[in-house]
Amino acid sequence: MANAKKIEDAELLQRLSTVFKNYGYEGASLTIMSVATGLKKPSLYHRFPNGKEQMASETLSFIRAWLAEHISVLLEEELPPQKRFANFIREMNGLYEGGNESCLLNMLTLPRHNASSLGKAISDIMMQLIFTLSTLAQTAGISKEWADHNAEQVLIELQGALVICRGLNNSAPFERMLQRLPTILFNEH
Amino acid sequence: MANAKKIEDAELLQRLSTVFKNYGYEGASLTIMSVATGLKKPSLYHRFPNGKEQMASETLSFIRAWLAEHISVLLEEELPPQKRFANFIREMNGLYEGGNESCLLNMLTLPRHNASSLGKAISDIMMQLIFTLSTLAQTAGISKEWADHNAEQVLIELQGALVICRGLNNSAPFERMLQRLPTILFNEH
DNA sequence: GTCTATAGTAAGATAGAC
DNA sequence: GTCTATCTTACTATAGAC
Repeated sequence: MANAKKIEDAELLQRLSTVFKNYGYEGASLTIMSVATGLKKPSLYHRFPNGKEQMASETLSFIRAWLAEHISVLLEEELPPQKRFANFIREMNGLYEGGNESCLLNMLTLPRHNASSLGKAISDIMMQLIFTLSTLAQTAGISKEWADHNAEQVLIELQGALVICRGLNNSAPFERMLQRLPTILFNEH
Repeated sequence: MANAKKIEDAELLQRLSTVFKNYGYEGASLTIMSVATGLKKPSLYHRFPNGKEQMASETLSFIRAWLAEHISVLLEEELPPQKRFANFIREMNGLYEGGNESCLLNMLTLPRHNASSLGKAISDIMMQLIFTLSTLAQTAGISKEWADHNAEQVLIELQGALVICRGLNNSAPFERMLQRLPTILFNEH
């Protein structure tokens, strides 16, 4: 006790996540992150000794944990697959604030062939999402081939809609995309 | 005559385009652009007096002109709509090198609510693409409502697939996406 | 754990010669 | 039109006090 109050890790990473989503890796300066978190730069280095790269890395881990808690659990619920996917869509709508927020997995991308640990984390999260969605589709009776294909398409639509919404400064494409997602995941032609 | 050779504008913008696609706006430093173009920084400022923002702006104009020449012309050809869309897909496959290149419209995005001229240019290009694709779909007999919806979805799939391919460091999702594009554009349920 | 103060570096941008 | 050399600023990062 006695010393200055420690900001909760979750709150800290939540705020860093917002900065990275809005500014990207290169655009997220320590000054911006200092303002966003209320911590001065030396305090940020106290929490993240390896600096900016560690801030990004831990932010990605934070998001991965959030997804594991809110998304992967969908597989275990005692609900019909279509209901579970409706819950997934609701979670995505909240995570991206109805299309008004960008995705970390896109904004934290570094130049190609940059063998940073961030790249592997991003790739891992994407593969985990595809695996989860494919499993859900297979639970609904979709063949493995189609389930894999459809799960990939769901992720593509999510990411693409966020790019378009940011470009057009209009969240309507995201809302329309969410509408058609169930048809996409459970499609078998 | 006599003075040092001037690099062609098209070649210059082509190389800047590659840098912006790979590094994004913030990540594209003048040093990187100097190396990529073979021009020292003062020479870049001679061509672009307003600096980096003008480089990005003119690069977007360059891409817009390229699209107008290679894409919008698809509307005028004397070919059945499906053939024209196949040509569009071929052009997109080349533009993004089979899924191995990112899209300028995504990589040049600045923080939200940044009222730069770049934002309007990106928005204009996206709307032009949607308009062109919707017109093509309507030529094939699709209703205006569905044509608009499908055109937007085509753009979403293109952008989303590029994000996923970069994240997974694998171009296969882009190839699969191109396969299903015709079904998407000419779909009326 | 957080801070003030500061180092060291790389960024965007210019002056002026050729 | 391009260059060498330089300016100013902003960035990432640290030292050391509280």
